[in-house]
Amino acid sequence: MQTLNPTARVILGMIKLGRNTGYDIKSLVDVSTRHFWAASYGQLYPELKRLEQDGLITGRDEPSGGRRRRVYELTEDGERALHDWLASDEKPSYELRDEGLLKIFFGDSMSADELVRAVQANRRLHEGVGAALREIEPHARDAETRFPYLTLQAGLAEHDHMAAWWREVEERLARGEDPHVPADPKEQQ
Amino acid sequence: MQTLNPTARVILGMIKLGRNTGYDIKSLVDVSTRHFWAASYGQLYPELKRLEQDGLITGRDEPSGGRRRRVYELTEDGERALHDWLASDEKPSYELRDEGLLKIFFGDSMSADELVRAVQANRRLHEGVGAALREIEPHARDAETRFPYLTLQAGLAEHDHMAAWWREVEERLARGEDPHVPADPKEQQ
DNA sequence: GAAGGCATGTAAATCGTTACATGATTTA
DNA sequence: TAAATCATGTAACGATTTACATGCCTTC
Repeated sequence: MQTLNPTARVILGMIKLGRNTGYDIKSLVDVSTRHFWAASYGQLYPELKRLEQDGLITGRDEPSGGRRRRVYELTEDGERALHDWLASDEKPSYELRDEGLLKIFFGDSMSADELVRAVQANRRLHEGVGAALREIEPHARDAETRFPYLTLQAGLAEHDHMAAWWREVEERLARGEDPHVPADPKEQQ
Repeated sequence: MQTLNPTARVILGMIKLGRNTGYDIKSLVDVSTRHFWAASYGQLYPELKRLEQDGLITGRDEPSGGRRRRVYELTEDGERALHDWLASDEKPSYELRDEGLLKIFFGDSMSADELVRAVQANRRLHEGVGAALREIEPHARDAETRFPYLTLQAGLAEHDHMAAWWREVEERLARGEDPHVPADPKEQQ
């Protein structure tokens, strides 16, 4: 059994959660995993076809009204593939591409003013993600599933923390202090 | 002026910092920006050629011993392009792909045991990044530039915080409690 | 009747990793 | 003399985004 490609992983999981059309999967991704796992139609639809060809899902046309619609469900092989992935002990992949941080890395080439703005942009970015998560929070809390809510809290913890961290750098900079933040207060004894 | 592609952004900045060969740039990336901005030879060398063709950098062959070596520097246009990017007010891009979090998202389909292991994997991932950063920490602290050190501290703050967060989830799970972590103690009043 | 949501898809371009290929110099 | 490090590159593949194209249904 081939290892599932990245898009296949979300798809199988989302179908298991009852999201059974490409559109439906995309809609849920956009309000739930987007901040740590995005997906576009350009990936989703071709991958749904491939998964069907490989026998991990089956689809049937089920128009609702005159609107065409293809509804998928997991096959036994699909269930197994999903479970094997979830239970696998392979070190899970983790990739971050943070342009704001890269700018700060090159901060020695910036003026004081430019720097402050770059720091502000980082603070705002994390505040923005936090605010977006807080908006979907009540909705996620009331779902029948429990773990999507946990990942939302993980996102909240991360982005709130980083927003606060950058806010502190911003303040030190504003006071003309060295931006080198000492270790996190919680970490110090 | 075309906007710089992602790889061009690191390259120009790194050349500005005095890293003047493809190999040299890659070496620094691997011990400094890798945890938030990676780059491979497969991107670097072709992009160096493109940047030279576009007149943002100039290269000259400067063998050291019998070893061939192409040394680059920024042109005026390159300086300007770098600076324009650094000073631009465009919202910086931020992308995360976290497989471990995705597994947790589907945690309702896992057994208690599988779940604990997935949570542990997340904790370990962040601990691992933290440990790697701590190893390069003394080296980064003593550099003549100040801001690379700040990005290292940002990474430390983030990964230490997330390691602690997952550790707490792990403990709650071990005690058979609901994994839903309440708001961060610092955030509560 | 217009706007917004439901629904599916493709093409092109871009971006990125991995594996391969090569060879010199330095250090243990 | 073997291993590590310096050094440059390409080809194939895989992953992802963006823009385009289409059309029905529901609600205002």
